[in-house]
Amino acid sequence: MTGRRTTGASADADAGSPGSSRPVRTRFSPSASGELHAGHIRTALYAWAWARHTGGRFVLRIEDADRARASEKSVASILDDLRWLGLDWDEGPQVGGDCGPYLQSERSAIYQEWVQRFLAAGHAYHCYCTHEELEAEREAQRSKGLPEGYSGRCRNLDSRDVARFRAEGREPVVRFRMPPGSTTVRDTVRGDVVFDHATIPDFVVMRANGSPLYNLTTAIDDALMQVTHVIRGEDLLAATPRQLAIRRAMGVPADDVPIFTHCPHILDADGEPISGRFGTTTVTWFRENGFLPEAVLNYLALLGWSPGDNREALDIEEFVALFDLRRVGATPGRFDLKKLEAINGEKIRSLQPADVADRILPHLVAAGLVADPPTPDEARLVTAVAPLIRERVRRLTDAVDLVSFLFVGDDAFAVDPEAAARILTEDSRQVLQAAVDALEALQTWDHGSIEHTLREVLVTKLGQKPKHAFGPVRVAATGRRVSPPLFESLELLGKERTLARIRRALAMDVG
RNA sequence: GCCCUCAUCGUCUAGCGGCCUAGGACGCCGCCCUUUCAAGGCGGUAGCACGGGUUCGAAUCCCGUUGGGGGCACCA
Repeated sequence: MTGRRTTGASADADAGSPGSSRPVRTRFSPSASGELHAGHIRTALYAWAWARHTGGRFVLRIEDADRARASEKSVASILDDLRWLGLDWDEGPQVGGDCGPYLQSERSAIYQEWVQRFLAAGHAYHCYCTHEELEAEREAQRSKGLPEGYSGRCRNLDSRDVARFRAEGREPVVRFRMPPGSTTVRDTVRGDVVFDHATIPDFVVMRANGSPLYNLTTAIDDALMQVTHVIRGEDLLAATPRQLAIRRAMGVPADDVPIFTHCPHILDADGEPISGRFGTTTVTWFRENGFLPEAVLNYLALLGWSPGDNREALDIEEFVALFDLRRVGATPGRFDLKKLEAINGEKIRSLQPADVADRILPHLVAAGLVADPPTPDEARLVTAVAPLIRERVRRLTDAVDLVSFLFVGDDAFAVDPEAAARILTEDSRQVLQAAVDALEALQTWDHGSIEHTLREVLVTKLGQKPKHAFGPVRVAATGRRVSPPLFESLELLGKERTLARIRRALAMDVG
């Protein structure tokens, strides 16, 4: 096997072969604030796929240690979203596991205990600086063109200083004492990245009120949960040396370090990093706008990774088989809705018709076309129309406009004015009248008979080109210039409704 | 400002020193098929950011420039 990178961060090395025989454990650890968006989905997918590819385990951990930001609702939606995507976890909320609990909000005692140990061992210390003092410090550094960061002035306080601060009523935070030296992060995307600790100030790991901060919780949890591969956004690359420093302070052997994969961010169409804030690219948005989870996954899999050959249409099993962390690219990718839609259309076309019906149904319900639950008649129509539209939709929601003519009541049915102006002209009256007469006499109402009759009468006898023969009928019966195949549509509409609609069109004041 | 990092068609990518006159996909354009729209088939458009090296040979290696992204919190 040819390694893409030679810099040492070999994903496979820890996937089973030399050195470590530890089983692969990946994790997805979203914060319980806000919704999952494309960036989350992709890192979750990669982490999940790597675990599946290697026969390892995929751990879900919820980062909700910050009570002020986290919400139960958010936790529920994360679990929901992952389920919808089909990314199942082997350990985590609702499924348990040996390394739980998997909600950070339930792990306070663990964090407290480690902080006490760090304090006792000198890996951490109390800092009494106020926000104002720290801000002033940063301001001074800024004005001198120095790198900003905590100076470390509470590193070596004596008991007199402490007594004085306490007397002033100050409550200390806990800072981690960044040791001298440097850290090399082994990253499958960047290779080995070296960070000089001189550029990393001592950082706060616990607030005065005892609430633990991100770097602390993540480092402790990744160590305790025996995570072997950390796959996350590149914004966390710079935080990695801190987390590794904490890991070492915990006494984890220096050679027991996870392999990192810091995925570049996903950019929106304007080239700006996406966030859940604008709503598009969130799981909810994908779901509500007619995207299949398998399409979202396939598209996102390709955004920043490729199998190396020219294959793109992958089902999830193929992706798992092909996926390799070392082939995750380093360049930020733009989110391309057109490409997603193309893949989505492809996935829809590969579905069984019955499956298409099941998947479009919720969208028809949401559009108010179909009752919830659908009547037997509606269910029959949805099933019957599904194969007709399967090749015509890029999103499931496209089905709404395509099939609405079958479900709207007679009172609500209306011919699109633009279509009427273009197609239902004075010239088309003859066509429509002939169609009504012929269809009325038709005994057998199926698309074959309908087609045969209309061809006979409109094309052969009237001498119309097919386009001009069927166009007016289509507009009259469906109300639109674009519809599913005409004869099948008329069959589903039924003789009575078809005739009524054409007569209604004839009565329209056109011209 | 300081630290880290990235750079192939409009977009996602293949490319690992000669298979590159740079391949594929989406998009876009044209043609075919055709009852509309799709789907399908065929064809086309378009790219190695720039400047220096190294080398017989560079999209591939090195340096610099430019441009982008990330980080420098009692957020994650």
